[in-house]
Amino acid sequence: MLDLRFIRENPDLVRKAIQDKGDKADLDRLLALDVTRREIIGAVENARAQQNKVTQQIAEMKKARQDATAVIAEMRGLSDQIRSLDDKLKGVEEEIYQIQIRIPNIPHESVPVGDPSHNQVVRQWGEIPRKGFKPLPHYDIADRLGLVDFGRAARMSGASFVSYRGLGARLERALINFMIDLHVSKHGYTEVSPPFVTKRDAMFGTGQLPKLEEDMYYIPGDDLFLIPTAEVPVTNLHREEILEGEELPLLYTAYTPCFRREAGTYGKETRGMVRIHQFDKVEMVKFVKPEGSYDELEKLLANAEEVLQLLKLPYRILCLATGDLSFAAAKCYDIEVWAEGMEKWLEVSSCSNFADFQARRANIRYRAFKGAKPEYVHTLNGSGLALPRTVIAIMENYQTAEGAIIVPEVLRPYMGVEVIR
RNA sequence: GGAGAGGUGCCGGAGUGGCUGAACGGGGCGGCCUGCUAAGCCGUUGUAGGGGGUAACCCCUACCCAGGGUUCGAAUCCCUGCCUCUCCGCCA
Repeated sequence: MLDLRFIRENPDLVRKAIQDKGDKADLDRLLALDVTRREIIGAVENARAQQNKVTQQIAEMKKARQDATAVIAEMRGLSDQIRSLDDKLKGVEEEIYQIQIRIPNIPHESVPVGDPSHNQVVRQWGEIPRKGFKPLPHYDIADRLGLVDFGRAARMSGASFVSYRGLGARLERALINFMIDLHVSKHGYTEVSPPFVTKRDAMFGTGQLPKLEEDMYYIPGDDLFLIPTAEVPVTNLHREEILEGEELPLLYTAYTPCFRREAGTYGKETRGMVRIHQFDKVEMVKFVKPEGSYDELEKLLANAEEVLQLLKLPYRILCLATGDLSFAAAKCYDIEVWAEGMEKWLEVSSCSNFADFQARRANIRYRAFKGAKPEYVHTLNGSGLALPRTVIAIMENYQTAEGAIIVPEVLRPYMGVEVIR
């Protein structure tokens, strides 16, 4: 969320951001309402000042045992007037708020402007393997080796759910442990294991609500949402808090399942497990001081890249254009891994800097030094990594002509085997 | 799920309708003093919104978990929600 005063003082900047992101928040309406708002505030506060003065008089009259009924009767009119002004103000502020919370974050100046075709490939790592045979897509390999059960999962939960099995399940677990261990012991993150459901407030804080309500699983009886990413519970760890400057940056990593309804995406990549309703992910979340947040983004990206480097999976980095940036992000890099069987780049990570956008929504602040005025922190997060597509890449890139899968070296201690056959 | 208690400033903790933006204590900050010294004394110490001033700053309004209500007037009374604690039940 952007600050109202900032919007008022930088309307052109905000308008450009809305345009560049392909959003359609009604900025002009907001600016007009803002003027009205301040007019009403002037009136209502004058009336209140008057009311306070007379109230004081009544108290004094009562103390002096004087009759105050006439004054009290007069005050009734003023009280009604205040009430009606208040109602009007509330209406205006509510409308302002509804627009304000739908205004997207402003892209950083380094972000390419335009639709997704303007996404920039920043770099590529690793060689795309050229096998001497026709590589199979992961669903065929997984099916043949009994690693993933598509049919039974669909029977109990519906389409686009999967159930891992045997060494498939083990591979999933191995990857989670490998990633968390890496981020904790080498990159300095603290492991957390947060709730997998959260309240509306938390979803609002990270920007999932109000725009993405349709994309989330919802539990009406308890007004809870299943998390679509660990970003939500982990970022909300510090909601409504004032952190100390010296404890920043705070780095967290968490494994959670992620639940996404993927409403409206049926027909897209439905085969296999490129897009499923429940998937595992290891996430990294940072709370940092504003001045260093873009450096922190580069480090975050490097931390995610290292997972793929250690797994020896080729990937490329995209700097997303404004039109592809999410609502809350100021800048975002996507990491896409090469999947040899599908012959496709698959997104396995998004590393974003949200600047103070989430912090303002979730009210996460810090004091630069003792006694300093609290300021909003900057929040960042990135997948490190999403599991199913990483699994896909391993299955497809490490497959042999005989239909087996070589286990990447770094995973062997976690897997206990060198080859899945 | 049932029964009860409670949510006040940086912290502890008063306050049951007007004199309370909030006693008292602690902490922080500033100053003073000082051979009883990890002591004493004095002062100060929230946030947001609106308006005014070149500015240091000043004025007004709001905020005692949140949202409603009663009232001329609410931290104080009523309702709802959220959260915490205790006991019982159930349970991985």
